[in-house]
Amino acid sequence: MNEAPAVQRPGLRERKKARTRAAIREHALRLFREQGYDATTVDQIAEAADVSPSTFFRYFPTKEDVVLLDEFDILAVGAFEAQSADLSPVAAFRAAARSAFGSLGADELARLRETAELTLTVPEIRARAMDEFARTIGVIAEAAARRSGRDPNDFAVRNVAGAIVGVIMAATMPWSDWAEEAAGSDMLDRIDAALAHLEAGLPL
Amino acid sequence: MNEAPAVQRPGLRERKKARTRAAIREHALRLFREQGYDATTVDQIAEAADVSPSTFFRYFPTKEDVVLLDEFDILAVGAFEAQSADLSPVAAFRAAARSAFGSLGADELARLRETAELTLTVPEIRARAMDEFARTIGVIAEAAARRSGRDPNDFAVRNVAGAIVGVIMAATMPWSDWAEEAAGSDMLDRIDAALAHLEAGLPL
DNA sequence: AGCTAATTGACAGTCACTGTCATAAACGTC
DNA sequence: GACGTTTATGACAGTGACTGTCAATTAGCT
Repeated sequence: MNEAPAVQRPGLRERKKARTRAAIREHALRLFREQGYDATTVDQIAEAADVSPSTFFRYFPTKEDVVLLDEFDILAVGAFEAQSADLSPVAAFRAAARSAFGSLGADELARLRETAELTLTVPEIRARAMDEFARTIGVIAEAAARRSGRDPNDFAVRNVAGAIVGVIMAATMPWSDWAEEAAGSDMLDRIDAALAHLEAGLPL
Repeated sequence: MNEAPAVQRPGLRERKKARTRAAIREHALRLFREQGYDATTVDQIAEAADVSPSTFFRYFPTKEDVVLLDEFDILAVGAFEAQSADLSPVAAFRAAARSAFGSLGADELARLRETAELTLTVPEIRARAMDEFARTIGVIAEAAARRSGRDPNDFAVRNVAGAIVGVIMAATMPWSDWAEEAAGSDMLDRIDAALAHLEAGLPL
């Protein structure tokens, strides 16, 4: 499937694909913003993006996946493994998160916030995002295992990863009246504070 | 599985309702076991339980909700608040979980395991369960706040709750080759070990 | 027995999602 | 430029979860 093309080729086909994908996502997010998630049908998105409904599902397996395109954990994991080995896993992850967030451009940050908003708001997407969180535990555990030279299936390693994801969940989830307060403070700052708190041993 | 049996009124109507509900859930779980979750349609469940498909949705808003009937966290929260106040939140929750699990009968434990199995196996249900986990964070946070006399919206309180849920997730989620090993060891023991590890400060 | 409110079933409809098949565009090759 | 191959696409039909409405039955109360 690869190898054949020259080392560097934008590829006309892939450029069209990327453009189609971007168009679908863009119009979808716009429609979600304008009419709400549930009120927007896949057919509407397809029509707005000027593709057939079939094509929509070729680019995104489900309607929710238009929103759930994190790719961010990969970024974080890379930074995670780059941290010095004498840091505790939680401290290393915290530093990695700061670094990864810092490397994002303003537009990427904006999109991240918009998708995060939808992720936390729409129950359907939120549920799926949790599943992604579970997957993220595995990714973090693997990285932590590589960093410490332990087995990726080691119970303690997975437990640390679970705790990390857990406090991130707690820091990003909207709560009753907390929601407005959360909108004020910065999500990334809250994540950092949560990791710091975990790092300190969760003192009350 | 005793509702409010004889406060003053069993209520013939409510007894029928409870029986219908139980019949639907029972047949649904059996069919899931026999044919798998996806291969089982709501119509099949309805027919097996001898009700109309409409009635199914009157008892369970979604197909997934047949499985997702935890009610357990309520039990745990009760035990949680009963723990002595000098224990750390994590230690108190751990003791509460042990106590709550211990109070379950053999049949309740069996159903708990069966639903847990489905919850961890079927992606659709697993995602929803994660949403339940998020809700559980809130419940635990409220209980912890009451126990320590703090604000339920306190950041640290919520963070502790998040960490607890996180390690429970890590301990119960099936991973690649871990799955078989997990099937061997006891889920409740793993949860207890995870809480102990968190209580000890997540040493690697 | 008679009245009221709840429970139910039948029915039609929406929408996410899947599969198949034919067309057309893009790629590599001569 | 003509050729086969691969790939993206659209039209279409179908499944199944879920929603709404309406009429018939049934429990509950007087």
